Amino acid sequence: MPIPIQHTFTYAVSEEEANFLQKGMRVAVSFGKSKMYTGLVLNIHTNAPTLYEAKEIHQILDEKPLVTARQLEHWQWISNYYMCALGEVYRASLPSAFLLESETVIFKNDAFLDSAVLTDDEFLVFEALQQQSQLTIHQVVSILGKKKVMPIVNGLIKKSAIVIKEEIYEQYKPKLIKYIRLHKNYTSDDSLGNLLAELSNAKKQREAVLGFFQLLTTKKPIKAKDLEERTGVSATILKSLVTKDIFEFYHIQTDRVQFKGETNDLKVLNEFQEQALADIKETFKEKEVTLLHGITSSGKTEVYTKLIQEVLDQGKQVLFLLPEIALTTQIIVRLQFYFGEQISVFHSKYSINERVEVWNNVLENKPKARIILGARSAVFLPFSNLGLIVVDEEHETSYKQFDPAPRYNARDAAIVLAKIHGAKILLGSATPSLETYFNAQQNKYGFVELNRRHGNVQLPKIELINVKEKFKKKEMKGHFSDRLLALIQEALDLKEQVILFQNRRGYSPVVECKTCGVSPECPNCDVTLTFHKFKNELRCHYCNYQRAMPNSCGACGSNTLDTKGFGTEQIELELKALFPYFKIGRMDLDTTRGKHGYQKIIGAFEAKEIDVLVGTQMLSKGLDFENVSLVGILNADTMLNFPDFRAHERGYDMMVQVSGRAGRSKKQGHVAIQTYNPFHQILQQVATTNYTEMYKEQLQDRWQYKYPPYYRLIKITLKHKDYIKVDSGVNWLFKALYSSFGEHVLGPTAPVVSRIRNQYIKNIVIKIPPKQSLANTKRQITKIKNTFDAVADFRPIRFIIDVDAY
DNA sequence: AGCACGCCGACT
DNA sequence: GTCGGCGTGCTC
Repeated sequence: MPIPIQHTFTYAVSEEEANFLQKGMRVAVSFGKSKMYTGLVLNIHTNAPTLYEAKEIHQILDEKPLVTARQLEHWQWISNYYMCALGEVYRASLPSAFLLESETVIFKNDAFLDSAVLTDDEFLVFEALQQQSQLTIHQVVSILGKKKVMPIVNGLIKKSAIVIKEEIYEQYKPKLIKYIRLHKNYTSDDSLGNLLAELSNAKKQREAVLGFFQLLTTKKPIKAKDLEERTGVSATILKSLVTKDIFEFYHIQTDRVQFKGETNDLKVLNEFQEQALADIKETFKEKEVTLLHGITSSGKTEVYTKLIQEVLDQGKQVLFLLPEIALTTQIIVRLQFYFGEQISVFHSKYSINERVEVWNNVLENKPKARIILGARSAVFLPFSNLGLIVVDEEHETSYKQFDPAPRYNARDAAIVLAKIHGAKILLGSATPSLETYFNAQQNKYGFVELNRRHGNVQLPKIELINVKEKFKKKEMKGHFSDRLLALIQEALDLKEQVILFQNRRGYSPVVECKTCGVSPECPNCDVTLTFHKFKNELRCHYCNYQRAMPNSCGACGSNTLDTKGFGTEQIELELKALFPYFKIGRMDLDTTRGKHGYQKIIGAFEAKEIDVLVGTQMLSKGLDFENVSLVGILNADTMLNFPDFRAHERGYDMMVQVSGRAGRSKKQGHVAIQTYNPFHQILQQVATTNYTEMYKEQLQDRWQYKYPPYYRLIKITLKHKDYIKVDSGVNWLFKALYSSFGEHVLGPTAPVVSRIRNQYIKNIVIKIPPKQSLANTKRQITKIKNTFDAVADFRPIRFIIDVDAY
């Protein structure tokens, strides 16, 4: 069942049904008192349960399995490894259109006449049914204006005024395209004359018919839309021709997403890429997994494409994973340039209908789904003969799902998936995650390097600017040092473009009262509200609470509220004042809302309609801009100073990735990094792009402080709206875990934001030493969790387990 | 998870 | 009195 329950459930089927059913088919089953769910067949057997009577299934929903045996094996692994229910994986995997749920629908009983026996509420519902043939429970709720509606509905049933039914709706609607053809009365040529004569005094209809014959000479199936466009005739005219039995409509099912355009031959690789390709193939002889460490702009994509082509030639499928936000960008276009319609894209901005189509195409191994380009959830697709998985930007944290279970890392899940399929997997990055690089160094993964930039463009020149000194010497204008401003001016004078980077973590324009120092806080969460100048309101980024910007301080009443801190918005305004003759653009979560918001800004920047683009880290993901010669990082320190063992690694990644945006064509680019501490080792390593040194140094820290890749981490989070409850729960839990794992249990700690949506949060982290069995540890944790849940007082506390919580 | 049932405090 | 809140138990 697609619900977070550990158990599976047994249903009864007839022999006939048993013969038809296969593992991986969906069945509609009643579950609990009234609900219907879409169950998935995991096993078919003849062991009738003894302790309860199995219910019969309601209906078989599929002709053939929708989920493959390999997928089930993969789900099982995810459920075990990430400690979640199989049902949660099931729910996350299937496009929601496949998961039908029932809704109770109420019908009136026509034989019922004696409305006098009804109570007032019952009568209201009954009366509504005179107007409308059926009502959902939801509608009844709004009719009666109260929450508890079932007693009334039950009363009506008892008085046999109504009947209820559980209805399931098929959510997926195939997209049909309307075509038009001549009615069979008019196929022969001689009747055409009659036809036109018949319509002699219907000018528009004549035009339509003539237009139809014109189109007929060029192509065979004629879309109704095309005919309307060609002749300028309206849909009504066509309809009246259909009613006259002159034309008829027919429909053909079609896919929503279709690639139109030319495909091109693969680019010829340069000698370094060629070498890398050969090396990868060599490592694949022995290893399942290979890491391709290629510096920014080294042309990893071209290497991928060659490899993909070879796998396609063997008739196998390819999965290409990308971080979510990189998917809306150029890489799709680039891959389609070569592979055209063999590519299907799969990610969260697609509608449920579009996802169903991709699913089906993959399942049926259709030619148009040979290559799947997708975000993390694409690892759940029903591949039948996967030959290769590419995980681009392997280090990206967005491969890890954090909130609803399954809390999986798509990169790791992909490695397991590849193993199940006997496929190879290539992890690519300019800044590999320490874990992956470590695995490569340990010879667990193959390792290939590509350290020459495309077209031999030099790596950008990286310059650290000491802001502390600049402040002292009064050489700062707002958030800009004189040096950075000079560089911007220089670039703009040469008609080159500039990217300025402001990390999200530093983004928190907080409002503060200058008199009493108090900042307005969110009533539901333990955070100060963020000021949004554009709408002049205060907003909470955790629960979406918002309110208008107050005029006076809520604490002391004085009207000395001031905005401090600096976000992209403020940077943008400062820039506009400093460079009034240039176009400044901004890209962050607020300006990229909507399906095409992102594309619009990128497009404008590519078209050089924007000279300076200010943005958050979303700017660093897989974007190539020819004309950018300068990249500025406004405050590097915010990237390094946050409490996470990966802060330094991530800071390095981010800065190197952003720097990679500079000078991607001919000229050497320039990167300016403003910082209070230019001697920070990470900044020095960024300045020299010395990944190995960063790796070695970080690895030492990881060993010393017992972090991955040496130690594994499992994080447990408790949530409840009563602080005392969470606190006593977490203390109990800590003791229990401590007695099992001793000093390797850390905590309990309150997270930075200790209350979200009125829920108090506490964390415990368990570190698992290299030699300790992961499976045993998890078993132990499960045991402790069960004991925890057995305590009545703790039961209402939400208990969240996150394996590899990083 | 989602739902029913049962118990309890807060209102017309 | 009833309405809605919340804890508890169960789902084949």
